[in-house]
Amino acid sequence: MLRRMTASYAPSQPLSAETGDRAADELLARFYRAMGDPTRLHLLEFCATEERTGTECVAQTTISQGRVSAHLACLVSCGLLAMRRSGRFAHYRVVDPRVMELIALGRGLVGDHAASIAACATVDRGAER
Amino acid sequence: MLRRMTASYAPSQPLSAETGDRAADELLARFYRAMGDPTRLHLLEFCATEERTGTECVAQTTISQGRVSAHLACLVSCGLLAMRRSGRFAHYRVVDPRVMELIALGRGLVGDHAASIAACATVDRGAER
DNA sequence: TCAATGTATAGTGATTTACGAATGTCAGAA
DNA sequence: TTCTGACATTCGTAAATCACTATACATTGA
Repeated sequence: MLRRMTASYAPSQPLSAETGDRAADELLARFYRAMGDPTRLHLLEFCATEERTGTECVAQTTISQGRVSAHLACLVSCGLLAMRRSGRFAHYRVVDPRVMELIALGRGLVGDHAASIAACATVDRGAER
Repeated sequence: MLRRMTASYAPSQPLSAETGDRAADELLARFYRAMGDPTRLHLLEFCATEERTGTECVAQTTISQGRVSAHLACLVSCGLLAMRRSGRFAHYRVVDPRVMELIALGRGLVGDHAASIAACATVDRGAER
């Protein structure tokens, strides 16, 4: 069932040359970028088991409240986190099981390539920080 | 077996508070960032079914050869692509099935949140380009 | 209504990272 | 050996994205 959009064109050039898949790839890339920040990953894990308020999330990190708020908003719009409002509180939680599957798969692959990932200059956030 | 590097520091606190998991989250984030570029995703898909040479990969994109080479190197170091050298040719291919699982999961999630992902300002590559 | 608390949104740097172009390296062909 | 083709690497530039500080908004309780 994967790569169906590709097949849809298929009559001639079945390959995802440029046409349509361009937009799909851009969206998918954005989605992975949403997971591509250590703070957001930390927040995802923090909200994986229980519902957490924004304030609790801020306490889990070392960055400013405003930045945490933006990170949480990003996770919500990208479908990684669900938000429920209750008065002046915002409650966040991972509800879609696929999110933790993604993290589990990622962890597995990272475990097998830790050294070279750390050495990859292309995705380098200051080497270690 | 996951989060072992963490263990090296943290003999006590198992929770991903701040201490050790920091490093693990950073690595995992790097990994997702490797998938967070439309060109790299396109190359991954292109190398999913068959082995492809660098030149073939370049032909699949609209960017320069040098940039494609760097993208491929990134995918290889992050464990997303395998590379085999044969004379002056480099052959690339996705060998780990978990990679396509990651993409399938991502596609699923993206399909359910396309609009809001496109609107997320945090992971904005020029909004649309 | 006013103050306090929880969240969200500017405005402003600093860092990351994609890009093209030019250049370097190495293997096979001439 | 010299030339050619396939890859890899370096450099400067522009755009994306992080973070902080300050401020706005919204809801609750005095």
